[in-house]
Amino acid sequence: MKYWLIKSEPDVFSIDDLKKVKREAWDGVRNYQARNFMMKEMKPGDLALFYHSNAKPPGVAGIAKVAGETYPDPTQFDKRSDYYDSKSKQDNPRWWLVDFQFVKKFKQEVPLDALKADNQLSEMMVCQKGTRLSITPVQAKHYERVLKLAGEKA
DNA sequence: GCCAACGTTGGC
DNA sequence: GCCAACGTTGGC
Repeated sequence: MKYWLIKSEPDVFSIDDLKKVKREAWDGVRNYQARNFMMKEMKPGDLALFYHSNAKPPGVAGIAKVAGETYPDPTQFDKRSDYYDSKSKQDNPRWWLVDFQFVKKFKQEVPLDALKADNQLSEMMVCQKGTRLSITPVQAKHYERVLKLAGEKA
């Protein structure tokens, strides 16, 4: 089993929204690296830290779980969607996604500051300067450390 | 295939 | 609102 960190802007879709809807298609990812993680490496049951970007403060807000297999992102074929991609073919879709399922919301969010300040997490990708990738792999030891900082049991 | 211009992300 | 980082696009 692998661990991940997924970013979302809470103004658009927050951990509370995920809690409400229980399960959500992670659509709109238009970055090849992030797509490749979903397409080739994520497996149902993998756990992800749910990170609030562009928030005050930004930080990890809870946990989500990969809820199913990879499938083509339907928004790429929807002309009215912001994520429409005219170059993607029905018989050879360019963009793929997975669904995420709500697992838990931290009682106490772990702000980016705290991640950066923790010497055990200095190698975590989200702590590195200039990491804009919306989906990143997370090492098990880092995942467990973040849970600990949140005051949660692993 | 190079690279300048441009767009987006996301912390601050 | 600013701007650094960096991915993408398109002219050549």
